[in-house]
Amino acid sequence: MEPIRRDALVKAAIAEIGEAGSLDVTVSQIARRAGMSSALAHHYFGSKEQMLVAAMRHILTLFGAEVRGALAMAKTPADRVEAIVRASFSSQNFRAETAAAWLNFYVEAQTSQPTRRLLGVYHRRLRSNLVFAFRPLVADPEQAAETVSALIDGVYLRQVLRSDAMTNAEAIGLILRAVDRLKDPRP
Amino acid sequence: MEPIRRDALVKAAIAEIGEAGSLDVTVSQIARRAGMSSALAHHYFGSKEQMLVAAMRHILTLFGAEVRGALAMAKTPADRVEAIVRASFSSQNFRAETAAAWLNFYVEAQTSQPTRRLLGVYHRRLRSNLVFAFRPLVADPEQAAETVSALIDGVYLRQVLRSDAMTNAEAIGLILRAVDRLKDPRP
DNA sequence: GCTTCTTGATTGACGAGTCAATAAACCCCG
DNA sequence: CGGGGTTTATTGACTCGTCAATCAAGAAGC
Repeated sequence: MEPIRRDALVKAAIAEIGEAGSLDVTVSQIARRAGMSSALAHHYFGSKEQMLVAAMRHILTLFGAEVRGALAMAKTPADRVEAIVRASFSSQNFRAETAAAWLNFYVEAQTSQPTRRLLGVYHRRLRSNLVFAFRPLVADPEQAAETVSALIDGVYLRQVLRSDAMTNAEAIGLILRAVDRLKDPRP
Repeated sequence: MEPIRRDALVKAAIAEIGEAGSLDVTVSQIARRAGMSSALAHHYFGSKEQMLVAAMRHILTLFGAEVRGALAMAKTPADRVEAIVRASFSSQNFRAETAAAWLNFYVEAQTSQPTRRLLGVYHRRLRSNLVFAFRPLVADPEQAAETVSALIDGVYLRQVLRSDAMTNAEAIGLILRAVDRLKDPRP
C-alpha cells in the first residue's frame, strides 16, 4: 500500500500546486485529490514539507531521466547542447502545471534546507552537462553553460507568468538560436 | 500622517519579505517593523493584499526611474542596451532582499490579478525599451529583446537561490558578453 | 466638541498535526 | 483448517496555533 499511496500523493500534490499556482495548498486538498483523508497523508509522509520535497524530487527525477535519454542519442557536441535544451522544454516539463511547481520550489528553497539541496544537485548536474557539451565549441565553456542555464530558467519563468505563452517549439527555437550565436566562429 | 505611514509600511514590507524570503509574512510583523500596530496598518491599507501591491509598485517605480536615468545618458544603440542591463543589476536592485521580493511577486502574479497587471506593465516597458535599442543592431530586434529579457530574469532567479552568488559586476559582464554575441556582425 | 490617529482586545476562519478507535489483512500454532 | 493475536490501513474528531480583519474606546490636536 505504502508505495501506491505515496505515489498518488506526490502526483496529487504536483497537480494541486500547479492548479493553485502556489505552495499554499492544504494537505487536505492534496489528500482529497489523491482519494484519501488528510490523516493518512500525514501517516505516510510525516509532514507537509516532506511531502512537498518528495514531489519536487519526483519532478527532478523525471527531468533527469529525460535529459539522460536525449543525451544518449547525441553524437556531436552541438547535438548535446540541443538535447539538453530540448529536454528542458519537452512537453512533459514545459507545462504551466510543472512550471508553477518549479517556480514555487525556488521560493521554498530560500527557507527550506532540503529543497535548496535538491535544487543545488539539479543545478550542478545541468551545469556540468552543459560545460561538457560546450567544451569543444567555445573558449569559455563555463561561461557559456552559465548563460544558457540562466536563459533556460528565464524563459521558464516568463512562461509561468504570461498569458500569451510561447509554445515549447518557440522556446526551443529562441534558445537554440542564442546558443548558435554563443558558439565561437570556426576558424 | 497618512503618506508617512504608508511609506514606512511599504518599506517595512519589502524588508520583511526579503528577510523571510517569502510573501508569508504577517501584517503584524510588517507593522511592528514600521513601528505601529497591525490595526493601524489595516487602517491605512485596507487589506494585506493592497499593501503588498503597493510594495511591488514601489519596487517597480524605483526600477523604472533607474532605467530612465540610465537611458537618458545613452547616445548609441549599444549604450542603450547596456544602460538597461546595468540598471537591472544596479546595486539598488540586485540585492537578495529585492530579488526575493521580486521572485515572490512572480508567484503572486499567478493568482492575483492586480499583481499580474503590474508585472505585465513592467514587462512591456522593458521589452519596448530593448526592442528600440536593438533595432539598429540586429535583424530581429524583437527576438533579441526577448532573449535578453529572459536572460536578465534567469540571472536574477539564480541569484536568489545560490549561496555562491555572483556580484552584480559579474552578472552585468555575463549578460553584456551575451549581448555582444547576439549582435549582427557588421558587414 | 469634532476629526484624525492609534491601539488592545476580540472574532472568526483555517490549517497542520495528533489520537483513539475501527476495519481489514495476515500469520502462526493447535 | 481455524480462530486468537498482531500488524497495517484508515478515518473522524479534536487540539492548538496562527493570522487577517474588526471594533470600540482612548489620546491628541484644532
